[in-house]
Amino acid sequence: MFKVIKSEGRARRGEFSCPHGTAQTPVFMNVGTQGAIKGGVSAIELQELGCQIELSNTYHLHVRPGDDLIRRRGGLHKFMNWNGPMLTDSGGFQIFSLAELRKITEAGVNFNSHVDGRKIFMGPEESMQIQSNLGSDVAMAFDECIKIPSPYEYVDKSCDRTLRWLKRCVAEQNRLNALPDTINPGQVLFGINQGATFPELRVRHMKQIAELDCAGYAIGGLAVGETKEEMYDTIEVIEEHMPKDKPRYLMGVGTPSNIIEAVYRGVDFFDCVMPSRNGRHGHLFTWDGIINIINQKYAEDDGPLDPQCDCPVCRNFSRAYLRHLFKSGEILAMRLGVIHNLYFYNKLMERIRTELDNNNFVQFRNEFSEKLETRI
RNA sequence: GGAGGAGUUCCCGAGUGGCCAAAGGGGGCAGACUGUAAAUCUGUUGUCAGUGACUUCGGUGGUUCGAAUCCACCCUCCUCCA
Repeated sequence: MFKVIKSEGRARRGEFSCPHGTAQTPVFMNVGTQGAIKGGVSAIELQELGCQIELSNTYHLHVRPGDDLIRRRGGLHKFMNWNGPMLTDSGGFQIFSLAELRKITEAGVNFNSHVDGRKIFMGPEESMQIQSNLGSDVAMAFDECIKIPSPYEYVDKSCDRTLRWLKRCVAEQNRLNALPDTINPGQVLFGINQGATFPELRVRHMKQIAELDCAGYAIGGLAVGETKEEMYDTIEVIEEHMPKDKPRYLMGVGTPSNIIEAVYRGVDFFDCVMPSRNGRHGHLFTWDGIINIINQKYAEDDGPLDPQCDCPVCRNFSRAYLRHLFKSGEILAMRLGVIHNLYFYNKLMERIRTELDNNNFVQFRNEFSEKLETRI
């Protein structure tokens, strides 16, 4: 399933196998929440952008078009025509992001659908059933992504509830995988650590979920408002207690620099909406730093977006043209922005792997971690 | 020739005596975005200086303590009738 090929300090170079293929880690999972990369990029193009694992969302696909409908189409792989590894998020993040529209109980969460307001109940069992219907390779545990800051007492109780939910997820997935007509019986489960920025709660929770022997473990509830120092410190605290032979997934993170710093601290999997969302907004990542292509200074810049990038956008279009597309609100602007950013992220991960292979990652980190977040 | 209507800050457009440097859009400029309720959101947009001062609502004069707003004439545009 997962093996660490080599390591440099705490940073790990590994390989993750699942029913739909093998991914080299550290890996960035490209986010296609509703079975599509926002900005107009299809699964076919995702392959060309170097994507190894695609990520979709349980809650969104349950609301629309319905996971039962997708199951009848043969599962999400077939439906969206992505044949590689796929991870589905559980809906736990929506407890955080749709805070205005939901109520939590021990059984699960009542949402008012963000689409039409109708009542939707989702608990650990429902989340696993939906993810089973989608047929993803990795299902995420149904957790509560706790906002930061939150009172200690609340975080304490929430972590315990998330632990109980995880046990229910394990049981339900085992049951579903054993059914004769399950779409992807090889689906595995990743448990999710919570605890906000309280080290003792993080560690306690991590130890508890590690006992359940999940196929992988995620660090959730970060990059939700805390400082990056707090985030890095939290990762370091948890990392010691994460199983060495299981993949570690830092959920929802992050900037290129965040990723480098987290790999440095022993993380293997990432996902983030940043390359796609920011790409749609003209905020583009390059090997020299971040460009806001909408800025006037690029109006007559005939050079490529990133001279060091060989993506289709950088090979074919000028900064001046890209700026024009964004200023004009052309759909092509978003598409090209997203294509470049995803290519960049996937290339960044490839570079990180190469540096790890060559025992040169720490030097790479020292050179690029800050550079990649400067604005140019 | 007659009758009516209109000209507002980059654009469209509100405002009909003081609370107007002037609503609201658009455009411009900048910022934000981290398991996606986001092709979204925020700030700013006369000039100069930290309160404040100065110039501005087609033009010129006038009324008034005070005018984008009232009066006179002029210029331009639109509609209808001859």
